[in-house]
Amino acid sequence: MNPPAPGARTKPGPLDTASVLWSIAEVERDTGLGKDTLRVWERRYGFPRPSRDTLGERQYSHAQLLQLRLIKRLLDMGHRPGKVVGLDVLALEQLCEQATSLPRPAHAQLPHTASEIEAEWLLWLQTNQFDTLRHALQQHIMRFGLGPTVDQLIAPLCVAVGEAWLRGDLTIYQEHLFTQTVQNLMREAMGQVDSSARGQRKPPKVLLTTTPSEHHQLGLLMAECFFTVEGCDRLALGPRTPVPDIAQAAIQLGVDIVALSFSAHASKRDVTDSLAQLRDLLPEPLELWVGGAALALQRKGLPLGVLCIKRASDISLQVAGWRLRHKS
Amino acid sequence: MNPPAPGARTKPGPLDTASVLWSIAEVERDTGLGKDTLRVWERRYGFPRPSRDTLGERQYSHAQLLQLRLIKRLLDMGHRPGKVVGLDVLALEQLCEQATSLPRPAHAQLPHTASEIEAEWLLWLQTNQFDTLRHALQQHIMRFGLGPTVDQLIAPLCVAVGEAWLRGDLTIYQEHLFTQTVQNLMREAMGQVDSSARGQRKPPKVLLTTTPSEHHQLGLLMAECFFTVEGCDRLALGPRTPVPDIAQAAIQLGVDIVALSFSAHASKRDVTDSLAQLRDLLPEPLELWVGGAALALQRKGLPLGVLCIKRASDISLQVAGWRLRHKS
DNA sequence: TGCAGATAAATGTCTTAGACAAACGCATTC
DNA sequence: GAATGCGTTTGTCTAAGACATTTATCTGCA
Repeated sequence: MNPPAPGARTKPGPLDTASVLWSIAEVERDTGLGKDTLRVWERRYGFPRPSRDTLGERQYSHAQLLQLRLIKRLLDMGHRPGKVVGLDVLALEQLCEQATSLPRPAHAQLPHTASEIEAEWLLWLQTNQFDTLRHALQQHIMRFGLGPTVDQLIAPLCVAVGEAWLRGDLTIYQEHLFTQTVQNLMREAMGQVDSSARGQRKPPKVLLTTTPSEHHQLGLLMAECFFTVEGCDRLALGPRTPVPDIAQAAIQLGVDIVALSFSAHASKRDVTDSLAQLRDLLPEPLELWVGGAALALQRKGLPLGVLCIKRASDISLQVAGWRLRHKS
Repeated sequence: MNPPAPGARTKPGPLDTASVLWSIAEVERDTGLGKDTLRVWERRYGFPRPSRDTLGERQYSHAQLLQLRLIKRLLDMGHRPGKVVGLDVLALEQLCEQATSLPRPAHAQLPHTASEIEAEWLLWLQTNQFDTLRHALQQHIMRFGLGPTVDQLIAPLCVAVGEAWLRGDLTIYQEHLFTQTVQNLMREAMGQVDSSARGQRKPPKVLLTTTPSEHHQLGLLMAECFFTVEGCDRLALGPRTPVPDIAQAAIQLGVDIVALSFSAHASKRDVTDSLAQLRDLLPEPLELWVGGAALALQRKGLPLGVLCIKRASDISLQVAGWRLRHKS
């Protein structure tokens, strides 16, 4: 009765993944592309053109699924459907590599170069040495601090993990375990900062959450880390709060700043609509800060009165600025 | 491009929630009822019959949304659509109260009766005293232990919070903050148990996760608490792992038990299909334990080789049983 | 009375094709 | 450069119909 739910029916004995056929509902869950979109692509671009079962229902092959994942990634990077849906796998992979190899922020202060780090840390993930990863991250926090670790190590590591998953170098469960490990670590570190401050927190009071379509909370936690090291009073709602309820919470809880996070999977429409609606519902002096990998944030067209945080570490600067404006 | 994304378009100035109109995509997100289902109900049962905008697209009223929430809750409790979709709000509310007032597990060992507790703790939530809640829960853990606290306090509190939200006594953001507070608390408590055990963990090695359609991880965390107090070696994947990847993880990580959790919102089809497929993919000696509020678990029809945990505290007993079977 | 099996009703999801608003790219103009 | 206009692209909603699967009810038999 819920949205999806097929499953074992089409897969009587799925011994190897390559021969498995996928229903349209499963493809929607895996790729994030809607059923309507998949059908209309088939009609317009001729891809994906799945085989049909005895009922006439679509059966997507594993190769088609992989290709759709590639396409979704390219779409998240800003490509237009008409330009990439018709291409073959080779061209798609070239486009992907071409894009991922270019933009890499400089990490001057780090002990290693970014690529060296990533290779080493990714190896721990591939060999399931999560305790090793955990200890190394803890040590890094002790040595360089929570803020720099999040900014220069955890954030690029998350990007590297996403790329490794796309390449097939990491399995999904390894990506899940990585996420859980990093999340627990950040929560733990924030707890220590809080207890060392004896629970005393200064303004601004910040509300952190995501919109209902945004499942990812890693970016949100990274942002919360920076608010934490600045000693801010925080209220983390977790992910997926409806927009009117965000506004209600902000007003009733008396916060100074609402902080939202959008991952690269967020659709532009969702981002701009949510921000416009929320900015409209919030009283004037209440600030709305937003960050994340979503493409829509990098372009102009954001509503007035929304502060776009390009990089998580900028939060510290912005908090300082807020305090300057509000010292009285 | 993602599944949903309307939003501000239909709501130019949504100052009070009662006059807001909702698109079909928003109703799907809020209630969990699929677009197709909503349309077919309208065709078959005559409800909900939303108004239309200039395009002819459905605009659901706030009253219809509330009624759909009630219906969804009744469906999760086992009622059939044909019996409840046609009813009016009054009859639905009577059915709801009638069902929620009856079954309440006994809490003989508790200092207060269940209802007293809930009234007191819910009041803290309603007045946004989350620090008070946090401290009280911490003290309860100190006094009675993590296991009894989860079993006799946190679990019934979660149920009470869900009912209070349905009645309108709690807002969504208060429910989110409650969830976050309890989650952080349980994680923290597990961390303390681990560190007091000097990181040494005994068999069985347990993998914890949910299927992709299951977003709720509170039940999973409660289960993890019981595995923790038993000193088990745990691997928490977090929520929403695809079934084949759960099997892959279980095999490659060499776990003894896979533990799944299904909330009341899980569809029966999803539960049985996932369990059948997973049991098929897992080697024989690897055990599959499953628990949660999902109705499908209470009926027969579960695949062979799946252990259904009726109550979270039973985990301790089952772990003891496993160790008896595997002492060598 | 209780349990197994057949029949009938109920129910969610997939199918088809068409329509249209919002967003986007691009050329033109100030 | 920045802003305006226009054609194209693109996702989502609409409709009714079909059908597999599940649930409920009835029947027969022990």
